[in-house]
Amino acid sequence: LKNSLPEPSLIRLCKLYRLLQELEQEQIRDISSAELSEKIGFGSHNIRKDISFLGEAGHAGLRYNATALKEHIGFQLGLNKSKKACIVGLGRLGASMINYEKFKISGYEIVAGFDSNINKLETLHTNVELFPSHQIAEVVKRKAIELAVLTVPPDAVHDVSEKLVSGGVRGIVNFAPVLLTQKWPGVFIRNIDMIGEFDILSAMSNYSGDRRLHLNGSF
Amino acid sequence: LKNSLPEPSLIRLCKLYRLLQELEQEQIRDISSAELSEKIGFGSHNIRKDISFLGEAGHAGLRYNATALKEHIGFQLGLNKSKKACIVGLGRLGASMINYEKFKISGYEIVAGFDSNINKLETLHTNVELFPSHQIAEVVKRKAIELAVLTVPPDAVHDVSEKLVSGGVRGIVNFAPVLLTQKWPGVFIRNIDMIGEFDILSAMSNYSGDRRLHLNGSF
DNA sequence: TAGATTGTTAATCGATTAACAATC
DNA sequence: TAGATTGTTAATCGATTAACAATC
Repeated sequence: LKNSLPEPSLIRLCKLYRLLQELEQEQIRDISSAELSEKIGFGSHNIRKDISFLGEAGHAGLRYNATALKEHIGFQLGLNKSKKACIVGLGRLGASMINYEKFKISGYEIVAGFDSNINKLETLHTNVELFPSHQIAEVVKRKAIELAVLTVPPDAVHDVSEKLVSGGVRGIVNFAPVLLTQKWPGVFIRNIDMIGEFDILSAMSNYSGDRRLHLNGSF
Repeated sequence: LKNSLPEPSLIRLCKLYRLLQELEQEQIRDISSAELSEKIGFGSHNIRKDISFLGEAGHAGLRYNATALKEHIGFQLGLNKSKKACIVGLGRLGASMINYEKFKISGYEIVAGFDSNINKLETLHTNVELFPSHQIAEVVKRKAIELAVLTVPPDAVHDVSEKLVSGGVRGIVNFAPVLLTQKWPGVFIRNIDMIGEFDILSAMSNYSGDRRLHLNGSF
């Protein structure tokens, strides 16, 4: 790798990877950056630039081979390797995720669910192994779990995150309605907030209605 | 408003608004940009700059009044007005959202749920009014619904979005595992994708492990 | 070959950071 | 007043877009 990879490029490349996976299933063999642009919504310049951060993936003058490009991106970003994940907090949202089939076929295997309420562990219908929350660190370490989804109440976020990190987790998707701002070396966080998404949509709508917002391609 | 508002600033201001709301509940009266910076994780320069896009909110030399600043941002971004929303697709994920209490106290009222399966409409336990999906456009218009959450299967996304837009919706949060790339004038879209979040975390972890990623403050 | 398309360099554009004058 | 802090201008930094040489 010659250069470092900007975060926006990394995110676009992840999306491109999944698009190529779909195209592969549709038996599409080769595709140009212009055609990819049309399907994914960012410019063909942008796509070629992003791809080139990972080194040459095609041959100048030829179109991309869909499978080869997918494999190339997947290998460079580590998306080709299957990873283990867990769900922490088995309320309605957590329970709706623990049996979500798409994880497995996308290379993410949910191997554990946690809740502090023993009752929930006994009543929840799932094939995933369930544990009380005080075992998080131990189980994460033993099963080599790399990723976690947080669907706990706001006041549990801090404590649960510490346990996950001490168990060796590498990434957390936080769905709890509180920003997880704490940082640990080598641990990445994505905060997803429903209210926040509504806020952003409201603000954009409010601004655009007034023609005051400088709209760009990303939304 | 003198200038247009960059999208990153808009998003940060939304988060700042919710932080200030919390601080208000903790009886905090005044706060400096440096203190806000510590709590929210972006630089104090950045915070003052973002705020100044909305016009003066405090007085030079004095700290911000938490309540006044919250009201100011809320008014400018339209976050002070309560808005109506709906949930489309009442599978496990949709069902987990329809009774989520935090929406109401944050100014978003869920006034309708939709599903194409009549059975689901009859068996789901909720106080929210439920309708079959073919009534989306009519109900959205009649109830003046501005926002929608999409928790339908991938192949229903396109059709359902058209109905929502024709009913007059202004924003869509798409949780379906497919990118909603179509654009309509004055309608804003936020795509949330669990697999995508895992992909981003995996890629970041993969890169940072190699010290190849240029890390910046945003994660 | 001629037309098409990639990979990459250069130019533009925009956002963040730094610095500081104005203010209390 | 002196110290602190905002609002804003200027400087830096980084990402996107444009252009094109290299290649098939």
